[in-house]
Amino acid sequence: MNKPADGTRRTPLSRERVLRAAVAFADAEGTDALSMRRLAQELGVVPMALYKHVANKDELLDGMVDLVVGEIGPPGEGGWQHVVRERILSARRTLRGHPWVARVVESRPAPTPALLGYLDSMAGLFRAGGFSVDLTHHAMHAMGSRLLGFSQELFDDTAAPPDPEVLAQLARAYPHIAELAGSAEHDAGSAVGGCDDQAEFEFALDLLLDGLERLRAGGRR
Amino acid sequence: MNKPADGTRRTPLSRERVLRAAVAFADAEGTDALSMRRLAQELGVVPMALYKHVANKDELLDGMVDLVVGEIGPPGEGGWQHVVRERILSARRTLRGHPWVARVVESRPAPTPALLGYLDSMAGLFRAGGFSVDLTHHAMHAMGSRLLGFSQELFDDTAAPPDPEVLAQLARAYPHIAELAGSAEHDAGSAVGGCDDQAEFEFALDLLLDGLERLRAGGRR
DNA sequence: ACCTGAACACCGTTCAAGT
DNA sequence: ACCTGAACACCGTTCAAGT
Repeated sequence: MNKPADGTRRTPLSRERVLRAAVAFADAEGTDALSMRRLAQELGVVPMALYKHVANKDELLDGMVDLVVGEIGPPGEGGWQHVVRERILSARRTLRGHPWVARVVESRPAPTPALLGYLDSMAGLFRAGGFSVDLTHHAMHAMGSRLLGFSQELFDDTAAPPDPEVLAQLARAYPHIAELAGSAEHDAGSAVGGCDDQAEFEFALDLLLDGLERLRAGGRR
Repeated sequence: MNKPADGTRRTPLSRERVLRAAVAFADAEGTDALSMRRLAQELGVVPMALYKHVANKDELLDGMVDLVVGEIGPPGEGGWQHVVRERILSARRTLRGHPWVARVVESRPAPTPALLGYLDSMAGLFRAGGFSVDLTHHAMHAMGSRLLGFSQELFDDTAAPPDPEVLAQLARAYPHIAELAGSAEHDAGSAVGGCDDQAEFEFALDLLLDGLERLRAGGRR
């Protein structure tokens, strides 16, 4: 299995190659479909061969997160609010093609090195911008997973809406939500029911950053 | 298996009983440990018996969420900001004993009826408080999963800190995070490294609600 | 008609046997 | 010493056989 029919050796496995293949697989098929066995198959390798490069599946997931988070670029220059805002939007762009990262990060008990590095850098941006240690602490918690550009929605509303009859029934049962779904903002996004995720993300982001700037300027400890 | 040794019939299975047992099991052992087979065993029943009350595991999870979310009390009375704030804190208290709800809700593609009802009610509170349809829409997205009282942290920092040597090494690698971990706010919570989750949640909540009130008062469409 | 044991197609991971 | 096939202890769910 290690030697293809033509006799040439396959490119040997490495931790890097395993992680890259896992990321590509998760991008294409989602993390639910990702199993050690499927991944091994994808790499043309016996399942047990993976265990020489990752201790177990949890370490595989950590490695995948670390790989992707490590690709987020460094911060730019300017006032703290501009720099923080742009860095977060940059992280969001980096993670855009890897929608599984949010769920995996939030399901892991401890942060990976790349994630710690990113968070440390973000905390440094607040401090450099004149935030006290305590306010920086509050700011980091208040931003939470939004620091990585996660939307923090309660559910994935990108799914196709059900047929009109069911929709009408839902509108009757949940009038206020129906009212929101019918608003102009929604139609701008895509089909009925779809929202402009990016606009909503930036709205919430600015709400938080503006609030934090007010506290900073007010000299809150 | 349906008849115990003493010949008395077991209390018959019902959807309600299945869901309550599943919630209790998840509370005690977590959703990772929850399987159809383990749950059946817990109920003294053959695995297939569950499938008469729930179509599959996804429907079981939806039912569990619905059961718990349905226990959130109705809103109180007063100004919009007070009512919204108290309702969210009430939801947070209700979900406090069911830490698995956050992950399950966010992993399901569609909201359950009880969740839709709760969200509809929350949207109604904004509208009644003088929010335009569009601002209500933005507000709902900006709050996101915080509407249910979820902390939205990037990882679970309640885990025990590692030994002092590793900690010192981490502090050197991530100086800004070390600075935050050493702040007085942290020590107030619990042991070193632990935070006062509730205080941080309320800080972020008020940051958002104050920002929204400013927009509402400013007459933003 | 109802119930359920066995079976199917999977998992992550261990371990001993083979080279 | 290295590699790996078989095995172990699980999954969710189907299905046919038994009552």
